[in-house]
Amino acid sequence: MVLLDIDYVTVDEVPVIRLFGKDKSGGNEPIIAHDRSFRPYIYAIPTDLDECLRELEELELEKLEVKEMRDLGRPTEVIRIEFRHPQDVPKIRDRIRDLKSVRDIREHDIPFYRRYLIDKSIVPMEELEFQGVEMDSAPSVTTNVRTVEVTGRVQSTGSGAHGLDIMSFDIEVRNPHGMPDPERDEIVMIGVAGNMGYESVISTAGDHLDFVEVVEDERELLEKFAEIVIDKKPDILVGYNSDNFDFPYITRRAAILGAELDLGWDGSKIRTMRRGFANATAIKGTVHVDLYPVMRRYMNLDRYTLERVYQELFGEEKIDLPGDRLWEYWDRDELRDELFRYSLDDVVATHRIAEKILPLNLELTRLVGQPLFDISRMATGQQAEWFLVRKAYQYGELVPNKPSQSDFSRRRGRRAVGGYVKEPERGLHENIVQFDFRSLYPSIIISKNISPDTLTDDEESECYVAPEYGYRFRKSPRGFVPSVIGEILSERVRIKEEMKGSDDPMERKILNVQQEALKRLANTMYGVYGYSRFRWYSMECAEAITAWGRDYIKKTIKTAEEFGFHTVYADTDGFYATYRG
DNA sequence: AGGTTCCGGGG
DNA sequence: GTGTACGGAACCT
Repeated sequence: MVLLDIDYVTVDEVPVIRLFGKDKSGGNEPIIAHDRSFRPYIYAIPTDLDECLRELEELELEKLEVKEMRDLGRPTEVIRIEFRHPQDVPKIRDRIRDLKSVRDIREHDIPFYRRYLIDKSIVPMEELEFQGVEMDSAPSVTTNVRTVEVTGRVQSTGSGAHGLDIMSFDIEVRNPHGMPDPERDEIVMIGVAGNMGYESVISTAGDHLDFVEVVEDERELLEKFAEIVIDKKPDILVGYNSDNFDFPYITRRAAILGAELDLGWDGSKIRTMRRGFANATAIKGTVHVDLYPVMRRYMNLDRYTLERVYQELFGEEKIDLPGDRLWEYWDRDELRDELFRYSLDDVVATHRIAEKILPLNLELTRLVGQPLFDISRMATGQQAEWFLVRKAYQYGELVPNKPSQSDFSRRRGRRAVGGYVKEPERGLHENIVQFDFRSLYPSIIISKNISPDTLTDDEESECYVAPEYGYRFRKSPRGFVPSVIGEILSERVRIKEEMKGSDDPMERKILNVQQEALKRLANTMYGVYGYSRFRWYSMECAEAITAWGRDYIKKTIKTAEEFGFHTVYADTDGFYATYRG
C-alpha cells in the first residue's frame, strides 16, 4: 500500500502505531495497519557508565542497553533507555537528566511516530511492503476501512506514489456584519472539486444550476460534505487557509447544529490543534493540506491571497467578489448565480494549484521521510532538520537536543554577514556577460568540510581555515553535514543523468521534480546553520560559508577584470560585466 | 537604536 | 502529544 499518514493510539496501555494507506494496486482499498512491536526510547550520556547503570536500575525502567555512538563525531558511550509508553518519556526524563551520573539526555524530544518512521526506515508517500500481516476478514461495517495487524517487517520499496486522489474544498459564509463569526453566520455553500473531474457546490439554493447539489438546510449541507469526503476518500484533501478558517468554522457550525462530521477513516472527528499562533486541522487517514503555508514558502509575493497566487501561477485572473458584500450576492436573487460561480471557481482554482504544487511537496515528503501533513506545514529549516535527524540515525550520530529557551534567546538576533554585493552601476549596459557559481554554498560546505563536528580549536590537525574569521575545519574525516549534502548532490546528478536517458515525458517530469526537491534541500542547508532553533546551529559554520563565498566571488571578479572585463553588478554567487578589451 | 505590537489568510 | 513553535513590518519610546 501507499503510506499516506501515521499516528499511534494506546490499546491496553501499550502504544500501537497506525499506518494509514491505500492499496493502489488492489482497487484503491483504504487500509489501517497496526504495529504493536515498537517502543519509545531515549539516550543518556553517562559521566560514569557503571554508576549510571546502577542509578538507572533503581528507576525500574523497561530496558537498558549500552551503545557506542558518536556525538558530533566524538565516539561516545550511551545508555539506550526503553520505555513502555511515549507519555512516560516526558514524565521520567527530567529525573534521568538530574541523576548525578548523567551528563546529558538525548533524543527525548522526538515524537513517537517520527521515531518509528526513522528507525524502520520507511517513508510516507511511497509503497509500503509487509513481510507478515494478519488481515481482518472484512472491512469495518461502519467505516468500510480494513484493518491489518503487522506481524513481521515493514519496508518502503522506494517507489513513489503517483496518481493520488486530490480533492479540494471551500466554504462560503453569509456574513453581513463584518468578518464571519461561526456563532452567528451560516455556511451557505461548500464547493468540492476532485481530480476525476468531480466539481460541485453544495447549497440550499441554486437548483437550476447543473453543478449544484441542493440540500434542505445547513445541517444537511455539512453532512453532505462529510458524506462526499467519506465516500470518495481522497488521499489528499486541500483547502486554502483551511487550517485557520474553513475547518474550524465547519467544526463550530457542526457543533451548533448537531451535525455528524466523522471524516476519519476510523470514524473519528476532524481535529483542530492549536500550534502556537496557528492551527492545524487533521483528519485521520486523509491527508489534509492547507495550501496557504505551502504557497508562502514556495513563492515570494507581497500578498498570498488565493487570487494573487492563482494569477501568479497561471497568468489568469479568477473570479473575485468583494468579501464584505458576499452576503448581498446570496440575498439578492439576481446576483446569487454569480456567487455560485465564484464558489466553484475558488474550489477549482484551489484544486489546480494543488495539482501544480503538490508533486514537489510529495518528493520533499519522501526525501525528509516525515508525513505530508507535517511537511506541508514545516518551515524549510524544519524540513532540513528532520532530514538530518533521519540521517543521524543512519550514521550512528546522536541528535543534538532542541535549543532551550536560553540557547534560543542567546542565538537570536545574531546574523552572519551575507554575500558580497556590488551595487549595480546606473545606466543601460550593452554586451553584458554573466557569470555565476553553481550551488555555491553547498559546494563550499562540501569542499571546506564545514560542519559542527569538524570545527576545531586544535592547531595541530590539518584544517581548512576560513577567511576573515580564521575558524578551523578539520580536513578529515568528512563531517556529518558535508557528507549528507554530498549524498543529496550526487543523487541529484544521478537523477539528472537518468532524465537525459529517458524519452518518456511523464517519467522526465517526475524525475525533474525529484531533482528540484534535492536542489531545494541542498540549498536550505546553508541557511539553517544560522537559524536559532536549529539542532545543529553553528554561527561559526554560517559565517565561514559566507566568508568563503565572498572570497570566491571577489577573486573571480578580480581575475575577470584583469582580462579586461568591467563589473557592473554582483550579488553573492554571480556577477554581470561588460567587456572593454 | 532597541523594544513592542501587529498581522497574515479566510468571508 | 517524546505538546504549546513565526517572522517581518510598522510603530512606538
